[in-house]
Amino acid sequence: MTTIRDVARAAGVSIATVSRVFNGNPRVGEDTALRVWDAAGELDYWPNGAARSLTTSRTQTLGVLLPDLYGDFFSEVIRGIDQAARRAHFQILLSSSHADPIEIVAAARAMRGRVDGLIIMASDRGTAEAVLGFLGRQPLVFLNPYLDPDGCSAVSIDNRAGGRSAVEHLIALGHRVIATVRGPEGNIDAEERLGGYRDALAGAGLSASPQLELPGDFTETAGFRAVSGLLAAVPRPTAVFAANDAMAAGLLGGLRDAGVAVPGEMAVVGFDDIGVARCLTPPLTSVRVDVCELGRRAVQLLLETVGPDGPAPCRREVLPARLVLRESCGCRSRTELPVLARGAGDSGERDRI
Amino acid sequence: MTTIRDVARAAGVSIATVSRVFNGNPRVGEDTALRVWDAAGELDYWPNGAARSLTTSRTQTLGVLLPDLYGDFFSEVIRGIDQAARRAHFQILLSSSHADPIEIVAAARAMRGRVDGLIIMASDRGTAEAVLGFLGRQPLVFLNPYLDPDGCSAVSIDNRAGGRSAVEHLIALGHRVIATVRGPEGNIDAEERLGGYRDALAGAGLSASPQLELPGDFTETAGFRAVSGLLAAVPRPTAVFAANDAMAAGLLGGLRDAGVAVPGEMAVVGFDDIGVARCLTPPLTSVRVDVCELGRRAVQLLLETVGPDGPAPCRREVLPARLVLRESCGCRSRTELPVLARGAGDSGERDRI
DNA sequence: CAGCGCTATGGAAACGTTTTCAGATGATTT
DNA sequence: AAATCATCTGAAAACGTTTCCATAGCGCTG
Repeated sequence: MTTIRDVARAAGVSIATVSRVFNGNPRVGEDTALRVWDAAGELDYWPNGAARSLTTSRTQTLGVLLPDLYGDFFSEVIRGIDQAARRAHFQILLSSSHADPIEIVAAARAMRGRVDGLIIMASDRGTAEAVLGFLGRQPLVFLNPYLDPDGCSAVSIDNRAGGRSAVEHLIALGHRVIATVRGPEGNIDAEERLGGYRDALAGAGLSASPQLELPGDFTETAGFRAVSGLLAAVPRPTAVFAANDAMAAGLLGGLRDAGVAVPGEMAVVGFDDIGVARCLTPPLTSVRVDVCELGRRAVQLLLETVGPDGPAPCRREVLPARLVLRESCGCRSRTELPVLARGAGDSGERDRI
Repeated sequence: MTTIRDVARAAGVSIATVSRVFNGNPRVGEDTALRVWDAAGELDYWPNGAARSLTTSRTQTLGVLLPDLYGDFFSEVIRGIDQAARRAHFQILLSSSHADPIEIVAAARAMRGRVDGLIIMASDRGTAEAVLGFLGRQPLVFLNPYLDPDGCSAVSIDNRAGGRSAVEHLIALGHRVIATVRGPEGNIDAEERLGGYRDALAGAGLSASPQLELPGDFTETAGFRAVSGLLAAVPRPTAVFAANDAMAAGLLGGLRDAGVAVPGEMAVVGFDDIGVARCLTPPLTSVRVDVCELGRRAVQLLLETVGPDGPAPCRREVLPARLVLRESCGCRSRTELPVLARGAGDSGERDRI
């Protein structure tokens, strides 16, 4: 690997000058700079990142710790993070599959000296606090923490309000027995969405019941499996709120196989508004969340505290979740819709606005 | 930030000893090691990664360059990469949205000194070769290159065979006019799948036609939009092969809205076999690809060349693509299937085996 | 022409590690 | 008691940069 010294020798200058050229320092003669660029090009030289960050103690890199990488949700978060990061000329050091605080802390340690700050998604309750105890000193931003952590920024999704609005909509449509398919035990998003479901029921004076809260794990299969429990409940529910769209899709598949009409016999609402939601039969009513934006905001917050202006005060942001109405909830019958607009034209974007 | 010197002072030893302790060097007295661990714990010390890689010239990090991060495909690739990497105690430095070779090379340069090797996904034809010209010296693995690049490993998906098997199946079912919805212009996967489509037609003595090759860009919306072209073609096709499942889902949605029965009036086959494929109506026949494995293999190949055994000879791997039959192609009618097995039980996994 | 300020450049000291080499200590052998 | 040896530890030299400080050259001003 060629070093700055090789380039200096080839260009007949000192290493200080080469360094200046590569850092855009204007106090270098034009012809000298040209000679340096030539030599560097010839030797295929580029400054060594590790050495550079050792002296400057800046890395142009953000560490990202996620509990998992499976599914649309994480992929969108990363996409948002990457977008915002590359705009600021930062790179991303990624590590996932961190179940508990101990693993997170270990991974964060391993990143020491390689990152300027950390974005940590703590999907289980209490994780953020535990992690913060160990990692308190460095700049970090939490994604979707259970509570507002002290002394650091966080950005989260208003899962609770989203869940509530979905179920309130079902109630407004006249449903009185409404089931839900839960997310994984201990998962914050899942618990918050469940909380929104319960809030809505309570708000309407409807009673919650364990047999209406079916277990799930955010996979399509869980949705499929939930159908039997759904149909076995007494009294039988007329609507169901799935904690995410993958499970809602599973529900639709399972209900179709079981011969239950949607929304006629069973209204279905999901959460996330994934791309294929409008391609399902019937098109899935879902709670839209801009997950990509979640990632972008996290980066933004982190860069604020990392930035040259010194650490900004920590902030807390909450992203809204909005109900997107389609046919699976029963509030719009398909025939009411202008057929042409849903055809091959721009209908695809219509409910995306 | 506390350094090795602080720990050495606190523990009353030299920095060499502290370094030995943290690297598991056995030639350190037990009580000394204990004192060092204590001091390190007290001061919350962990070795600085940048400094470490500067001396050892190893980073325990793999660079990953992708053209994009949108959709199931990339998210699965990254998941596979992350899985294999963390098993080998490597981290991932990620950078995406690289449209052309120039950007890729720039991003790769910026990673110099921070990674031990690179995994590059060059989704456009010719990109791999162009990149290789600039980055030839360092260890790298290509994902899905257009041609086998010289002098480096690559792993790819057998898109062509997958596309061919899908269309051959439709032909075997008696279809004679078969359309396709293409992926993005210039995209390798898209072109290969299209190639498979044409191979199958040619193999059966059927003629290809531009009006049967509808444009698309791998999004659901593209599938929706393709419906009008599909129905306008003369003679009207009785089957369509979509270059990915997102577009196939869009097709199903659009065909449903247009009142065209699937598979009765129009058989549909997709590619990727995403999770919701079996939740669509009708369940989507698709070509299964283990994208996660693609990522895992790439890491494996890269670690072979990076590893302590010195650079292994470069290898080329091709992952198979297998047709998964469901109802949208018309070869299985829903009523023929055992209803119970497709109910709430294990049916979800049935066609996943 | 002395003195001054400005610009372009070089020398050298950091940055925080790992690792080689040598030395100290104490135990064992002759 | 001297010699050998094994074990543990420390001093110091890398690794490839950035950046502070010094200085050489040069055109002005007075």
